[in-house]
Amino acid sequence: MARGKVQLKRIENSVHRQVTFCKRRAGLLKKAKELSILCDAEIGLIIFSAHGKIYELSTKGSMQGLIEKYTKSTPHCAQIDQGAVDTRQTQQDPKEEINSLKQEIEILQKGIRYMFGGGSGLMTLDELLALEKQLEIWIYHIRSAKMDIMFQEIQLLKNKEGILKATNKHLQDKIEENIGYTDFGPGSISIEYPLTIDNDIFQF
Amino acid sequence: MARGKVQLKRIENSVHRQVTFCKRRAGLLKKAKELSILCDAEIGLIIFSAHGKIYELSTKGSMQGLIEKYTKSTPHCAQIDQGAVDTRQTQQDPKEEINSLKQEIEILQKGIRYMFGGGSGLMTLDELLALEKQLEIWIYHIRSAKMDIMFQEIQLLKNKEGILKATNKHLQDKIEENIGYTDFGPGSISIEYPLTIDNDIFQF
DNA sequence: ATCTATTAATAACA
DNA sequence: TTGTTATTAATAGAT
Repeated sequence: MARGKVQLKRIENSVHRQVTFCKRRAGLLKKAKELSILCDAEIGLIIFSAHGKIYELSTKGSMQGLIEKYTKSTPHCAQIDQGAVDTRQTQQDPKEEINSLKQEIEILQKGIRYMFGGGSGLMTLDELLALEKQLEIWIYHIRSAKMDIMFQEIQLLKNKEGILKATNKHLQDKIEENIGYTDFGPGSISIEYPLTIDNDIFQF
Repeated sequence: MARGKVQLKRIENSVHRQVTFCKRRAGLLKKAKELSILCDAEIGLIIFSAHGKIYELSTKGSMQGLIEKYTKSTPHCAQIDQGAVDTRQTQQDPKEEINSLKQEIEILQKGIRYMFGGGSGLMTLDELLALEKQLEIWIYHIRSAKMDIMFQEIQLLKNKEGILKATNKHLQDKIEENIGYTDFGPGSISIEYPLTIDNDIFQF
């Protein structure tokens, strides 16, 4: 794609080959990242240079996780739905963050294996302690998320209650007005206030 | 690269996203092949679509071979025992079991994504409840595994204690014997019993 | 799928 | 390796 068409065969000039490898490798990694972001795909890319040097990319989790997913999916074709995107921007300190995430993932993966394997003595005491801690943090987050959702629902109900109360008031006023005009006499069709459902159980 | 610049973020329109995925996937695979041929590199590329469908390419040999080469070359990764997954026998109804396992996995995956995504409202209340329950079961297993390990250690220590006590007794007997022969007189080099480390803190 | 106006990638060169 | 530039290749939007 530049000053001259390219033949689809090994570049014999080693300098040209090295330069092209460098540039196209960068291009390929970029394209893979773009595809992952644009289309919400999970991609793993491993490149061994002719001299054995490794270049890799794995969008979303670690390469290990992706490989596991791949090896699991390939023999049985058990497809697992991957809906949501990783919403972090992950650009604080790439290397450090990647390492800590890999560690975190590894503990969780080992934990999952442990669980699914029926707990057959695969983990050390330290690893179990780390996993337990991680899970407690996790449960804490889940509980606070649950609270958030419930609180939102309560707010919604309270709003509804307010609207219903106002509506009732309005209707009652109208009825009273009608009573005034038609002179049915007081109390004949009066409606008890309030008509709203009592949801005090949600009050904190 | 065409009628309009593209923003580097998830394409929200699902039709556009699907079309773009199709086209760019083809482009990426082509580029990977070209790089491999032009520069004599070995490349593995795995693409999971958002819906879990797999597309792959491996130049030179199988993907399995490439993955093995990769895992061997990467010192970071503690290799994962592929054999130990799900040792439950429970061959009641394969299809049903597979489905329930898939569901379980899906909740866990969603949970992991939820955690790693910072808890940005991706799960429903029901899903959070299910995940919480799962995690509690998990923690329960971990705690009992911890207890098992600690108990084993205690047994080990007790055994050691027994051996040490016996050894001490034996040594003391010998010394007393020597005293009898050499007639140093009683108590001159007597050794206090016991010499073992007290580990009563481990007694239940 | 196919077409085509544009953008993006990159081969050659420095 | 990195940067520049002339070209080719990829592809977004339309059909």
